[in-house]
Amino acid sequence: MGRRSTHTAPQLRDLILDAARDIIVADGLAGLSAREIARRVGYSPGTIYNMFENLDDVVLNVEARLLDELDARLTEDLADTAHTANPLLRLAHVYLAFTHEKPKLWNLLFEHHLPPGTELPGWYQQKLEGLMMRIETALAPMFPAGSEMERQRAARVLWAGVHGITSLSTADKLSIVTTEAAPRLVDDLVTTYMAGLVAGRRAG
Amino acid sequence: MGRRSTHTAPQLRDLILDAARDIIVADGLAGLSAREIARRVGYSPGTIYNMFENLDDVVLNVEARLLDELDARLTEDLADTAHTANPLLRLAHVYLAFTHEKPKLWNLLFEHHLPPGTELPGWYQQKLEGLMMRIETALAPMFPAGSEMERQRAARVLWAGVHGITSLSTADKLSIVTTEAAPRLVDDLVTTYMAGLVAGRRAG
DNA sequence: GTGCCGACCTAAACGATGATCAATAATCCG
DNA sequence: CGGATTATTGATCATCGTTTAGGTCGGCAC
Repeated sequence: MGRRSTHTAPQLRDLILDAARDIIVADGLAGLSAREIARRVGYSPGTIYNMFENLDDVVLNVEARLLDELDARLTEDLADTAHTANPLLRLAHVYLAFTHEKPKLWNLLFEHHLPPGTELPGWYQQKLEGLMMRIETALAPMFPAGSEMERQRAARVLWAGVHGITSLSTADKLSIVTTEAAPRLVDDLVTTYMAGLVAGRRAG
Repeated sequence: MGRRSTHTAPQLRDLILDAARDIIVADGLAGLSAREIARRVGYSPGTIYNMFENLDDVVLNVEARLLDELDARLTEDLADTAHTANPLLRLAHVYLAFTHEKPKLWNLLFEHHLPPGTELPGWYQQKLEGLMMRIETALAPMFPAGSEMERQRAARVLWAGVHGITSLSTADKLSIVTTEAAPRLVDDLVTTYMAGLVAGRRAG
């Protein structure tokens, strides 16, 4: 069959990514297959390999969109002028809420591994760093100038900690850490850790 | 072909689990297949389905052994009388060291998901609870009687936090959180969080 | 308007996977 | 020793990711 030109190449890319996203939202990474994507977009499996290098490439692009979506959500929330609460807590809760909207989609970020030997693309790492920066700036008031190392470390600890809680709660792999308990755990982590930072400052 | 009786059923189960473990250590969950296990143990793929319900069942049993192994390591370390340091820090570091010995094997615990609708077996959840209990008892001196809820929550926060750090560092999915930085982050998390607990106590 | 070319798209194919099951052969037991 | 039992297998089915030859359509040159 020859060209259809019912869709331009970028449109087709978007269609494929939309379909992949839908499948993962519903059935997780396990439910994703080139043939199922093709079925949904009404093209043959081969066409997907015309637009993307392979399935990993498709998945990586779905992940990229997801990270952008989270980033947009965070900016949106921070623009809200009515943020009287601790900005760090706010950040953590928006993050948590986002991850629980589509748990299987969010899990994708951590259950998908590239074949050994291949590195994450640079643009991917940069997206992650951008999110880290948000935490670092929210932490800025708590650190004196010159202690950038400590602030960076604190940001990473908090990011990893919140990730750990969400990861375990969405995977059901920590008994009693149910979805409803997760927000409370995140609260506990952030407030207690921050209290520890302040206490450590006093102690020198 | 008829029975061979070169191995008893339990022996064969162990052989299969050993082979599966070896494959995952080397190539991760992605490298595991019934046929590859069969190749290594010198039986046909069908035999695996004679001893186990399916591949998920095999994986679940590999996970069980791994949890037992960690538990044994922790007991072994706690029995060491020369533990002058904070027991919680000790716990965290033994855990961290264990997870980094065979990163792909450890990742198995979190990248392996049962098909939707199926629950984790009860004995699996109990193993997890047993590990949680270790943290809770290590936390006991820091909590007054009657605050079991708070202590339980703190234990879960710490467990999830340490898991988050190890998970992100072994998956390379957090820029700059390299393997070598992980112990420092775990230190930071545990000590700062504990400082926060003490400070919170004083503040009421 | 016509002809050709190149880009698009597909069908078919390959090797692999998880899982099932009838057939078979070795062991066990009477 | 012989019949029943049971472990083991090989063939089979549906599915997967990926590659590729080849057909067909859109668009450009004339």
